[in-house]
Amino acid sequence: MQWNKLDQEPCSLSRTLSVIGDRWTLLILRDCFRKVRRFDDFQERLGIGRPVLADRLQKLVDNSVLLKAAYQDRPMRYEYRLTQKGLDLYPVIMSMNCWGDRYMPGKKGPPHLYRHVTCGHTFEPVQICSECGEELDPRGVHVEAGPGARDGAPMPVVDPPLKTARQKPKQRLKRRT
Amino acid sequence: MQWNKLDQEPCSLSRTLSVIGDRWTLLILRDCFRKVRRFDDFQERLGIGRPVLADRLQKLVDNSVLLKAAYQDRPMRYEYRLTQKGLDLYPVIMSMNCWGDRYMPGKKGPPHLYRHVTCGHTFEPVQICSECGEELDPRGVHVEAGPGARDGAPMPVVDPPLKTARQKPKQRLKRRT
DNA sequence: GGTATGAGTTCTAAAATAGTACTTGGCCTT
DNA sequence: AAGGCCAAGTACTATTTTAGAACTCATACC
Repeated sequence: MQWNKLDQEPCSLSRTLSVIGDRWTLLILRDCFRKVRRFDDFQERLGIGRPVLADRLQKLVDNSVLLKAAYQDRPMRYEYRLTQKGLDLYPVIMSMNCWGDRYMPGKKGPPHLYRHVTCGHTFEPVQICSECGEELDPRGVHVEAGPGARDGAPMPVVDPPLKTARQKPKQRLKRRT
Repeated sequence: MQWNKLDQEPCSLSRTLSVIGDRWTLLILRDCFRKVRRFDDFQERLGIGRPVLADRLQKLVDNSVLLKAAYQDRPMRYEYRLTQKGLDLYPVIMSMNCWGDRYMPGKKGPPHLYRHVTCGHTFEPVQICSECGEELDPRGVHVEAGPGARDGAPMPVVDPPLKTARQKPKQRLKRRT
């Protein structure tokens, strides 16, 4: 499978990755959330190559994650701003950040702290169930086929039979740990 | 900047991306959460090239996101399982999934539904503040330098002065159901 | 006129990926 | 014992993507 077919998969993760799943896009978006808006500011802060940056910004605009807004005429100049669609990527960025804080904090601790202005505390993001409010645990979630399961589907959808699950072990499992 | 220097940045998002930020890794992890464990199963379900798959699995093991566990001897064979560190990536995957469900659902709706076994409902993940429990909004979060801000830092840290003028804050938006 | 600015585009070399074929250890069948 | 099969990789080539520097373009400023 090639990268450019990813958005056709019947899987929302694949489709999301087709928009933000390349090497640089999430770093660009992180800077967007920190109010970076202009080409040269992105370029300088990220150390990204200019051609790649141009390409990524264009793709984000094509996908309505960013929009290009003029901030002056005369030399006509544009800046890039998050749309609502882009703002809705905040949980993605925050959950990645949180994981990095937990598992790769460096010697002295996490590089950033996040303060919730409303309540005044530094916090971590926590992911909960929209229905009952309980914190989500992967073991407590069951994946089911949704209405769009076969929209155009070249891919197995939900937990198809794997050899792993079916085969009776030829040899006894050897535990080592 | 090259990709392989990303883990040195004083930013948890960069560091996280140095582990899971390439083309395939998140798709591999998605399948891990669906109980895929063996090389050929990953390869077949993802359509990924075998050399790339081997490389990614190895890197995930090196980073302790997966571990390799023998499931038989005799022909010695191993499978790949999520560690706790890997399981803790669940919010990342779920928040991406949720965004894809919202913005790229296809004609008939989202490809998958997620049922919370504990409460019995299909749900969306919601991200809240660990301190006050309120849903997070990017505009209500302030980023500050943390204790590890300058651990080895070649990069500007928090909101350095930009030429772009600040915007006056606008109205808060309400969460859509 | 000469230089500076911001936002790109062009170009080449290096790196990563796609896709196929081959290898390896051990079992199973004939 | 020979040949085939299986799972898990490696080796190798062709294509695509990225890194990095240099160049363009429109206007402003001195």
